[in-house]
Amino acid sequence: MQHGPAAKPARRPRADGERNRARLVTAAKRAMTELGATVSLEQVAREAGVSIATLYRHFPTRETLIEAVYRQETDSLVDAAAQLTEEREPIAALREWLLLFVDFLDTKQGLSEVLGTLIGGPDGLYSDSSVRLASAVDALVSRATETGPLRADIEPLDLLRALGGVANVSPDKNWKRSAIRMVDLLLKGLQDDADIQT
Amino acid sequence: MQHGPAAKPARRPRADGERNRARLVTAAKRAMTELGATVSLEQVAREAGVSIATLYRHFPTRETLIEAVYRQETDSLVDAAAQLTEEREPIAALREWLLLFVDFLDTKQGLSEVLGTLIGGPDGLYSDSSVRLASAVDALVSRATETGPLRADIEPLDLLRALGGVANVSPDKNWKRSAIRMVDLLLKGLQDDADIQT
DNA sequence: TTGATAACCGTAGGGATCCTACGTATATTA
DNA sequence: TAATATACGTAGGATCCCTACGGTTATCAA
Repeated sequence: MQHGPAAKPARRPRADGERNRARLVTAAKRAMTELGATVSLEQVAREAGVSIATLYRHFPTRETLIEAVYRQETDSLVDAAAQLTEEREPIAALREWLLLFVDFLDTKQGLSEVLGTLIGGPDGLYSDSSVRLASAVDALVSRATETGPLRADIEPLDLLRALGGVANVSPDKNWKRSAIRMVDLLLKGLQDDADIQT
Repeated sequence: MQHGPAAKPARRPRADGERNRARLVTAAKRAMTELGATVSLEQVAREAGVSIATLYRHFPTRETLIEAVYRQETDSLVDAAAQLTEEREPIAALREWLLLFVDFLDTKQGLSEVLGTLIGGPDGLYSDSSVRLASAVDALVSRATETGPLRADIEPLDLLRALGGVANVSPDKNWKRSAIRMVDLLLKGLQDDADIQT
């Protein structure tokens, strides 16, 4: 409720703080892709050479840490969606973007917890990456359903969730083929070339 | 490696043991559907009015407990698969069974950990329910692809995984509509009415 | 019926993790 | 260089996982 002299001039953030933050993200990325997103936060702090309290100060919850770890990649996905929208036809754009999403899942080895954070449903909107990812796929799908012959009664996020389910298997398995086939299967299912019997 | 006088006569299991086992399963079922499959095992034991050691004696791992909890329902699913195979046409049988599977997920509120145990991939075959569920859906799909016009290049379990992904959202959401639409979308994608461009 | 014994049970505890409180140290600004 | 906002680490309570160990009870044989 402060209504004083506007906002403070805002001191420059301390260098050690930002350095430790970066170290934490790096360590968490390595640990999560190796051991899964349920890795002990204390272990992440240890590998970053930082105390556990510092980790909690920078990332109050596990979700905020996960989001920071995958922030760059989700940014790439969002950017790619915009670019594909400009350069490709609606359906092709959607298809290629879904394949990019599969690639993204591939580097994560299909970590279900990551998915839960990123596309875990409408309640998961607390996450910033979540909303941006959702609006990106929303735009792609709605464009495809407007101009192209696609059904419109599918929740766009469900496409991502379905792919996430396929990816949610044990590591070092070649699930990627399955995921790619699933992309085409979903797209083919979306083609509204005839009316669907309920 | 015992090659002695064959097998022991096998004393009848103690009544208190079986009673406690049943109590544990009941408590676990309630706790898991309410709080998720990651619920504390100590809490399950408390709610069952039993010590934690007793829980571990009956169920050495969390997976064995989960399997016991959902044993009955997976049995029902397997039985239904056999029955639908007899009474329905291939594709209709597959579709109805998938809808039953959606119902099954619905009662679990889409617990991702449960799915991980039941359809968590080829490495998850240590679970008994897993193999039986997998062979059931395998049979349904292969029958549909043999007699009906369905593509055969989809791993049957991936259908379940896709549905599981859709179900993997936060509780008390009406995701069931999405899941049902996903069933039809998958089936429509499977219809091999034309060749697919790679 | 009664004793023997296999099977079951709970208490106790080490190790690990989550998360917070609190006093100290350091980088930035004046 | 002095002042202070900011960040840091140690310490610790609470919880959970899982195992070891000795007491207790239900089953079976005599």
